[in-house]
Amino acid sequence: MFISIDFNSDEALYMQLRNQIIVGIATEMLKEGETLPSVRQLADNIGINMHTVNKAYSVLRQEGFVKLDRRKGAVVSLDIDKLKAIDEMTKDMRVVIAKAICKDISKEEAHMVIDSIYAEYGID
Amino acid sequence: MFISIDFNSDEALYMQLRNQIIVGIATEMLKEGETLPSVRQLADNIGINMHTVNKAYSVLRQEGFVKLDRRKGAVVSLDIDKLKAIDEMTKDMRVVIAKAICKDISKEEAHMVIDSIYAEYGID
DNA sequence: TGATTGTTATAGTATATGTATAACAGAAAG
DNA sequence: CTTTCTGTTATACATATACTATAACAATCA
Repeated sequence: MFISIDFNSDEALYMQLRNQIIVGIATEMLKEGETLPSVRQLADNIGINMHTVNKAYSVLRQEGFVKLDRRKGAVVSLDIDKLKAIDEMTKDMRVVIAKAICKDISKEEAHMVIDSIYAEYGID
Repeated sequence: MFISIDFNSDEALYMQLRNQIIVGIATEMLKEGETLPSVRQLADNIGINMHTVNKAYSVLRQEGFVKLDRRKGAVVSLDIDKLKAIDEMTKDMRVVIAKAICKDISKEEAHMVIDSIYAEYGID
């Protein structure tokens, strides 16, 4: 697996998990229709509790990244509502951009940051 | 004051405070050299505890937005290290962009989101 | 002197996080 | 049918974080 958990991080374990799975989907290491490890399996693999993995999966389902199936487990399934996604992205970025402006980062420089991250994920 | 706290939010009070002050600086409602209300005064004004405001101020100082002076109080004072700021911005945006890619948001659309937020803050 | 500043200390409550067990219903495979 | 695997749910406990409540301190300034 591509998951690596930092137990010393101040970020909650289930959020680290959720974030890395989202990055996994973005980079196409995880593709639509693919099945994630079962909560017990992944928990055992990482060395954390089942419920922590379950919470990450629940969040991912609620955010429209996976569907949970009692027989198959967690399946990557993207629920795409673009207007909603853009609205959410705007909310997520407001404080980040405010910080940037305080630190004298121009709109053009912000664009460059965006581009570099898209490039990290293999998009140019 | 321009501060409005949502007690039903899942976001910590001191983080709401910290975020709104950063936005205040970005929009130039708060300018370099200006003094923020004292921790007791602002706490009283909002209806929260002194320590909560103090924590917000401490975070803002640690992040280089204000300096704390025993006589004057908290003074807006931007410590600008652009390389560090860009690095931090990149970190803040990684998961946001991963989410965006999953939701089929293109680089160009991300640029537009950036631009709209800069516009919100009066920059075009 | 008296009021105000940030700072520090202590203590209590509430919530969030993570763990530990356990059990359940549905589905798949033997 | 039995076994084994899913996600799901329930309970309980420990720990950390967030927030509040008082209180006191040194430094500053009117």
